[in-house]
Amino acid sequence: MTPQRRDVLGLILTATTPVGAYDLLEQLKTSGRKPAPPTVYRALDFLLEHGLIHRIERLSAFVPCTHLQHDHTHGPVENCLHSAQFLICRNCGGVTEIADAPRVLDVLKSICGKKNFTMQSASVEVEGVCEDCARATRGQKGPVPAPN
Amino acid sequence: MTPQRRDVLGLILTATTPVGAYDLLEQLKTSGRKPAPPTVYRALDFLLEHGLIHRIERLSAFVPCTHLQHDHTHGPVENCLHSAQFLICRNCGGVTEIADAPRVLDVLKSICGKKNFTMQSASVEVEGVCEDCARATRGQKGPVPAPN
DNA sequence: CAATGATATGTAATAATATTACATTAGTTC
DNA sequence: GAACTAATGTAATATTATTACATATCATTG
Repeated sequence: MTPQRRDVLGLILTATTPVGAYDLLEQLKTSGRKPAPPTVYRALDFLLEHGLIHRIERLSAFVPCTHLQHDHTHGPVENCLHSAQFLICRNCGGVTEIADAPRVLDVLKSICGKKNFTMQSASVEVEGVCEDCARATRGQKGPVPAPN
Repeated sequence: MTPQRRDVLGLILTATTPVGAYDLLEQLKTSGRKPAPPTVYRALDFLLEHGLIHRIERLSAFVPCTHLQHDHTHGPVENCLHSAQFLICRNCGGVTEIADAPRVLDVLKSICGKKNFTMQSASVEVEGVCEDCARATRGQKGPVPAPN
């Protein structure tokens, strides 16, 4: 863990919503150094490999892992490494990592087992409207938009 | 459904692996017209909205929906619309849409219910090695790579 | 038929995200 | 200190996606 990587992790930890690589790049520029894209992507790769952050595929952006466990460097998929589940709010942009992920993973593992598919990583991303935003919106602009 | 859209759908249906937007663009060029990116993205948007194709987020590429049902234009999430589950093989690039998706969706729905999260769409992407590739590789280059 | 409006497409430019290739630096080990 | 490794710097470029505005197509209707 180097200063660069710590800085990137810090920025991701501080943010309230997922952060894009080029957002990070901008923010790093204000701190003396003059980083280029590879600098950021290398740091992100490192943090991803060590399970400290996750990439939200639908947003091309990054969030901290909120389910840090024992040893993230050697665990299989079951230990949350390279596998995560998220609720993404379209309204506020907030992302929640799902806590009872084992239930989801169990189903996926069973499916993969039947098909003899070797699972190496998995991502589950649910998009919709979070409780707070639904409440805040209710009665104002009408009901929460129906699934389209 | 216009000729443009039919062409794009045809190309995606024909391919054996997910197709990128710019691949489609190249292929369309060979057919008289001179399409630009918006042409392709518009066709893709239409096909996505009507549930005829899916986007694989991890690959920024598109596959046909293999679970076409009754009416794709008005169904909620449960009817596979805007919601899909995939097994992605890192070796051959093949993508399989999971058939017993209801089990996965049920778990997700239950989680969202508990959190009062309104689900509008969901994607599940499992990356690993498919049965055929695992068999083909076995004994040659050693065992299938362990989860990293 | 002309005017309208809705849908689809054409076109040019640009934005946003990500990677390649190669040079340099800083520690460690022998 | 030479050789090796890991990390970083730097420039250029590749890939994916969107914006803004112009044009066409076609059904409807006044």
